[in-house]
Amino acid sequence: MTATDAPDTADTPAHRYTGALAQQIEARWQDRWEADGTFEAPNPAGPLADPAKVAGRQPMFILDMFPYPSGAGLHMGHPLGFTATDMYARYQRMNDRNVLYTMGFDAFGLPAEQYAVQTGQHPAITTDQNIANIRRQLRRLGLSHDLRRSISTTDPGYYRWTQWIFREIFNAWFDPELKKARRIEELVAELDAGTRQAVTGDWAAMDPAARRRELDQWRLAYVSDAPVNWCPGLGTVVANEEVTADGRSDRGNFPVFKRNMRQWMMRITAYADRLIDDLDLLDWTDAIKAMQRNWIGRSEGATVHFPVDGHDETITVFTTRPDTLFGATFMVLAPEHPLVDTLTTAEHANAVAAYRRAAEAKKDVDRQDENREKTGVFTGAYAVNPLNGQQIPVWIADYVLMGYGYGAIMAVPCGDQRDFEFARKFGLDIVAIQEPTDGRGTDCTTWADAFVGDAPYVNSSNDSLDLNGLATKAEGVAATNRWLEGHGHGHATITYKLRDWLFSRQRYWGEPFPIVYDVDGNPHALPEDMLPVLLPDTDQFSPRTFDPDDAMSNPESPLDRLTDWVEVTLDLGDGPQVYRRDTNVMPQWAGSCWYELRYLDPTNEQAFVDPANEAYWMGPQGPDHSGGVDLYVGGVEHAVLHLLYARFWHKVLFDLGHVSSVEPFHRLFNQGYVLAAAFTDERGMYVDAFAVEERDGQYTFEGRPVTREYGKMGKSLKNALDPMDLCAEYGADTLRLYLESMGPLDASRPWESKDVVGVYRFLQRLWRNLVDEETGEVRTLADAPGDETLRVLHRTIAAVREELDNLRFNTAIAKLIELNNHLTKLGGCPAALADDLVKLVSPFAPHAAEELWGRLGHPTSLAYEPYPVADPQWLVADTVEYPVQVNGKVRGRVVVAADADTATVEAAAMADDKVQTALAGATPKKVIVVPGRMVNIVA
RNA sequence: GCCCGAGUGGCGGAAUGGCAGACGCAGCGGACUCAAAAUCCGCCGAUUUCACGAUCGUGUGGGUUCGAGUCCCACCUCGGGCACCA
Repeated sequence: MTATDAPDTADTPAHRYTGALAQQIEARWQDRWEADGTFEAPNPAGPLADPAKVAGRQPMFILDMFPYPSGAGLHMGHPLGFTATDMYARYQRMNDRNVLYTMGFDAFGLPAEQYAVQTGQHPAITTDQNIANIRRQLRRLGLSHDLRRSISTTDPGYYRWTQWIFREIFNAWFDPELKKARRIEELVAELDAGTRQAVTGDWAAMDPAARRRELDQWRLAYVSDAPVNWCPGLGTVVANEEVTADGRSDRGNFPVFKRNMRQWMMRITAYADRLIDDLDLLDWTDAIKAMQRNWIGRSEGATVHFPVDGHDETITVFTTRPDTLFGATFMVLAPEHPLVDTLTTAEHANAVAAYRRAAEAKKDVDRQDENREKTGVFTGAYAVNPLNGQQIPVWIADYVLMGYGYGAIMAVPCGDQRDFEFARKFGLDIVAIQEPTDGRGTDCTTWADAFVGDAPYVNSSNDSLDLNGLATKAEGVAATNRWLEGHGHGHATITYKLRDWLFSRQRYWGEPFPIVYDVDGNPHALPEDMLPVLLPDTDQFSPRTFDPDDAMSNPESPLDRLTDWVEVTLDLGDGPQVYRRDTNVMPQWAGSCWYELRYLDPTNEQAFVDPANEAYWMGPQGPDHSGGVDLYVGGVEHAVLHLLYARFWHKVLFDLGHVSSVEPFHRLFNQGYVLAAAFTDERGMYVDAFAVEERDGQYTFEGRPVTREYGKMGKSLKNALDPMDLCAEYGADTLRLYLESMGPLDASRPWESKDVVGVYRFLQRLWRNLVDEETGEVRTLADAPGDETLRVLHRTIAAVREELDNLRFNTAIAKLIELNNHLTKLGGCPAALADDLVKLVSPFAPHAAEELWGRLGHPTSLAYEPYPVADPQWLVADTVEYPVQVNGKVRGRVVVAADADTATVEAAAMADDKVQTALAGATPKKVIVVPGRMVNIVA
């Protein structure tokens, strides 16, 4: 199970393409590319501008999801995606595109901090070491990055702008009419003019402090005292997206508790509609779009107000089925609902209080346990169904969640399975308001479950609304919504599952907030010229962590302890004042929300990106084009977190006029995982996969039988191979070819070390077709290539272009192998083809190709040579062989001229002996000739 | 439960509705060699046949079509996402 035996033996010819030779060649070309700045892409403006080189070339921005610089270095999944983008980038350069291709580092985050806590080493030091190591590894893979454009999110020159963007978001509000972010000054102007109403009172009458608090209500980044996910085991709060379905942290798998705390939030919910609607502009897979839509969870329905008998309050609910309102026979509030205390009658107070205590004690985990028996208690109160005036009981139950809608529902047990179960359990009324289409009838006492779907309405009318006779949900909803609105009982509403983004973390290794608080506790954004707010130095990196189950603990940020840093005297326009700095840091997602923009202009000191550079690389390419990165490749695990957050930031920047693209990533391609065999012993523990022996299909480890499984290659399954080891053994070109030839890029594929030799042999044959293994001299065939060889060459050119255009590297490589196998049979490569052959191969195996290119007599790199173009005359053959089917089965073959007409082809087919035998004298009823393809005779 | 994907030789995988299995691995045979390795040439879905060939074959069952791995319907299995979201 090692990476295979050493391929070289003692009598290997001196100039054979071996792993050792590949190493030499690769090191030489990597040095040369770096020294020559071969892959530096010119900008139209700013420090990296080179307008002469920009002129006449179309830009193309190819992006990988940038890695976290782990101490373990790159794992095999990285080169899988990186090599694919590199092949594409090299191909597009040879198509005369100006290709922006580089790599940065998502270097803030927990692992570096945890490592620092363990070792006492400052995370900045380990981060820098890890980045240096990974840069070396990227170079070893032969990736054609523009090294000048590389960034790290931890670099103050980078996070200065992360803080700057936060400041922009803080100083913005969302205009619900224009559905876009605007500057806070514009809100002030509207409030001053009275064209917009304040939410906390009368703007004109407010003092400056009240006005400040009013504005803080509107900001896109705001401080909120609301239920958040508190994770004592991590010592920090985490975002909704970072909590798994069973109520634990996705990092560390610690319990997470809902707690009210003051935290920074980002108003991503304001963008819910645009984040859904603009998915239509993107070239992403339907799967990822579906995951984003799902996460945002837009659902259309109605808000309905239910008066409560004997109270002034009304219970407001959200429903997606207002058309079923006639069937609402009870109501359910979440146990935490604020009206519970008011509505509960004395008689039921004890039961309600006990139920609420029990619900509170339960973690989210328990409440979400599926198939759980419905529980709940009656409050004693009755609400009034606004449609028919009926009194319906009000219950509380934990199947209604406070965090969705209004935390209260109208229960329609005939049409909702959950309500049905609840009604059955507690003996509440179930009334049919539709005539079910499955023939079960309208006597609900006989029903086994709720009826959900389109069906004619029954029992659904009052003096002014009659649904009876309508047959579809759409009609029923529309009619009911009109009635609710007309009678003041409600209105059509859209709700979202998406919550605002919890943006602060109580950790050390992250971007400090560019925020200070005045003596009254009001937040102030620091002016631009005070950025960056440097992360203060300390040797205490660890937040206080707690017993993972201690829900009542409170977060303590490491920055809290740095009193000298926290307390500052600043002049923010009112003369020197004492302020307290915000001691939170941003989540790791912050740095990755905009890194693609910084690649465009990485050294710009005046702006996060020069608008001219942004428009050039990422601007919309047509009237309905979103703009954005031309190709973004990365794993599907970022489907909702990174991709949603980054889209949100980008849209804010767009609204504020900083970028011209509506979306950051126009085309997204999700790569698969590299899987590998893993082995477990009798206890189910993973054993070192490389020490497992196989005999006759049985696997043993240290003599004991083990079970073979498949899993993502990695440390935890003890089956990880280091890509650098593969480079050392075969060379980077072989590793690149192997990774991309295993299967389509979007599929996960099992690593099989024994298969690597296949592409290695291909490179050896390629080399041997051009270089004499004994002398090292170029060895080509002097004779002009024959027609068949030219056809093979041009068909290969056309096919490889087609495959590369569609990111099908595996089939492109197969075509190149076919071409090379053809040349091998010829005994070598005709001299006239040699240049094209090398250029064809160069995106895939760039080092070997550069070396061969040089040996063929070309002094300069082939990185910018034009990629071969197929000559159409060699794509058509003189004759075509038609398979001839009789009744759908191939019975014979005929060869006819390529330009033969249908009648000629048919005549040739009918004349064939085997066809005549198969027909056995029968007269054809019909003959189908597909030109250039085949003939089918129906007898 | 709902929403996405995917099921093809011993294995990884190819196939605009038109010759299923390209290419690679493994395996088998041959050439070269004293021999082996490497290299080169050939074979390589199953059943059957001395052979030519024949029959079957892309998860299962139906359907559309002159023709289906590909399109439609139902189902099974596996993978991923969401899940008491009103």
